[in-house]
Amino acid sequence: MPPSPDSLPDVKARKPTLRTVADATGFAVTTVSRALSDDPRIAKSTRETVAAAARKLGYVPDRAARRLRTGRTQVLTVLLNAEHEFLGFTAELLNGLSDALRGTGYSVTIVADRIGEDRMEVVDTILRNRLADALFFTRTEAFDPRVRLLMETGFPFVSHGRTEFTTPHPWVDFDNTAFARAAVERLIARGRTRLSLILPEDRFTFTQHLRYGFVSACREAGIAHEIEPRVTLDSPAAEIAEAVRRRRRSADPPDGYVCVGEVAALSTLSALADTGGRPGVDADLVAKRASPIFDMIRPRIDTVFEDIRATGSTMAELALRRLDGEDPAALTRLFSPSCDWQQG
Amino acid sequence: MPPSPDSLPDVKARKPTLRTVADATGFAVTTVSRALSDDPRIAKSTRETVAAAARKLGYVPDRAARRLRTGRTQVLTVLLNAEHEFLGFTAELLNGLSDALRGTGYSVTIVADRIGEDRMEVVDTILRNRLADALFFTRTEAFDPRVRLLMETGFPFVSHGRTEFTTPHPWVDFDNTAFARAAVERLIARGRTRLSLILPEDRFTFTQHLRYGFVSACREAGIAHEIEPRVTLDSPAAEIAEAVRRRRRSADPPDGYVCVGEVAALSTLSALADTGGRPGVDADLVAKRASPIFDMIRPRIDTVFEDIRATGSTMAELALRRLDGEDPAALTRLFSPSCDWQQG
DNA sequence: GGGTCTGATTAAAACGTTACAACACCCCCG
DNA sequence: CGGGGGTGTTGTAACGTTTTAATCAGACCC
Repeated sequence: MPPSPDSLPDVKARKPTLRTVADATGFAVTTVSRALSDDPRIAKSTRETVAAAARKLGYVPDRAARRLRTGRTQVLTVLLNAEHEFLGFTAELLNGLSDALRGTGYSVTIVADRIGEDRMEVVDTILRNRLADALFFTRTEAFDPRVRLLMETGFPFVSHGRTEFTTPHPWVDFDNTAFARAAVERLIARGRTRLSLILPEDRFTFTQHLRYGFVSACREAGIAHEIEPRVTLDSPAAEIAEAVRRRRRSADPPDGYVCVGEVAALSTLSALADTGGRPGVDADLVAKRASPIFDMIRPRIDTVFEDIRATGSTMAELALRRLDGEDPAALTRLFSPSCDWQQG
Repeated sequence: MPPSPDSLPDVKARKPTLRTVADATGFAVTTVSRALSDDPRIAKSTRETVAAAARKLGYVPDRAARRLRTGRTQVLTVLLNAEHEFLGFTAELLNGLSDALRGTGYSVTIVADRIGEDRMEVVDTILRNRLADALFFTRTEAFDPRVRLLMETGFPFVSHGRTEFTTPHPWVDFDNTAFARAAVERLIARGRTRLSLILPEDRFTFTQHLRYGFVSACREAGIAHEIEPRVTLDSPAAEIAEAVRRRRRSADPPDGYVCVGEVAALSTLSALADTGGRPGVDADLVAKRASPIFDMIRPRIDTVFEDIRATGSTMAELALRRLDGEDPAALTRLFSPSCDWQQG
């Protein structure tokens, strides 16, 4: 039977509270509370009785009440970038996070992290108003002001990407130096002699890692290389394509491209096509990917996989351990690239 | 000065509460509470004094306390699909939602909605434990059990996609019938004579809309058409590609493909390439897209844009109006396709 | 001068939980 | 027999709101 259109949720059977369980078992509310949190001060037998009754009654603690009392929110918040170098980044990261958090009682909230605006403001409100127990964010900077503030206030967080602060903090990262080196080696192995790279903005830590891997691998091999000066990884796809086209039409164009992400790779491929270049013939690409999209691109190109879903799960796991009081210095995880070279 | 590694957040200056504002203004807590909610029972002058003091002190109401007292959570929850036909679906939708919700005091939480498992269970826990004030979800079915349950209990929600229930409810949808018709017309205009379509699973409402638009447009034009029987839109990309390849190698293969999403379109393109077909020459595609990815695919193909970010904002807006008590029957919005045909 | 009415404010209770301090009770020791 | 130390349990008070019912000062009326 459909409800009247504007009715609010019914208050069917009243939700069971500690009180309900206490009345059912004959113990006091305090005892029930302690029993359910497995407090050793409560007799083993009592704990079992209470647990059984709670299960039978379908008791589940009220988040608001607990939060009001303890100050802990049971909420973990992700600062969400509008754009990313990977197409499915957000979906993968969030799925990874919620996989790892399922059944823990923590919930994930998202808050938009517009790059144009002050990145600190949103962190600030979360801290001031105690809106979460921990924070996750990506695109970490070498001396990220968010990290600085969070460390100063002792607020738990896990960053995607390292920093250069001396105080340790939890992070999860991908070995972008290893990726860049592997990409360079692969392109050299395919006979390429002039390599090109489009970097993210300088302030991000992973920019430095990428640059180091790319430049040092090229130098060691004594091979010509260049970093595209006109655009960054976050430039609009059309601008990236335009920059690559321009360079293709000038003297000594590159014949090997290291692409840090799907958007850059597709833009480069389109620029190649627009200037009459054939991938695999006139130039080669190695792209970092996070989705299966390159399985569908012809001709197939060499890729290196960054597992964003695993990144998400790991970030969640580290956050939980941080909230459990573990030493932050131990809560780090570096993912290695897994290469996927095409034959021939 | 860095804190000891395992310290929890400092309790610096205590957060201002109603009490703080009351003491500062000389009014009682109740008065302050009422004044801040602009209760007409409070004198205008008092309201102004209190508002000024609250602003100066940086008072912001405690979510947990308010939630405990009122039962309203100030939380809107999105049921998140792991996969989607669009690459950037999740990111776009969430950004749209949080755009529209910024400054409203509502926060967005996400919860994974694994297709393999019981879709109802997660809704059930949200209802039972009052974990949110409203729900958003996608991939709506014709007689979606979630919609049924939510309508029965009067719980606010906005679905992405319509249903066939007679009781009205808030929804946002894309006109997939119009999309399919437009795609068919476009392919016919390019001289194609045998059209093919890959549909989502039957249970989704939009499957019926797509089928109707496709079939009726083809019939009206008296043109040969088929619906790929072996795979659905949600089949793994590799299977979709394999199905298209198989069909390409059999008798009378299609020369026009209507692709309901980026994954299907790229899979079809790859299958075309693998079987020696050239898009634009041996066959044409019209793809529904939500990201700029097709700007980078060569040769360029015809696309129809579904604005997922606007979908997200609209869903949020409708939810707020629903929570405001507006008539659900009025809270619907159908987005029209915007076609983007290539020249020639 | 007593009664009713209106407008503005307030005290007290409640939401469901956890922390603190206290309380019984029993056993054992001097 | 008085006291010390467990062990297990409990009443009370808070956390910061909103709601219900009450209070209070005037004003107005007869």
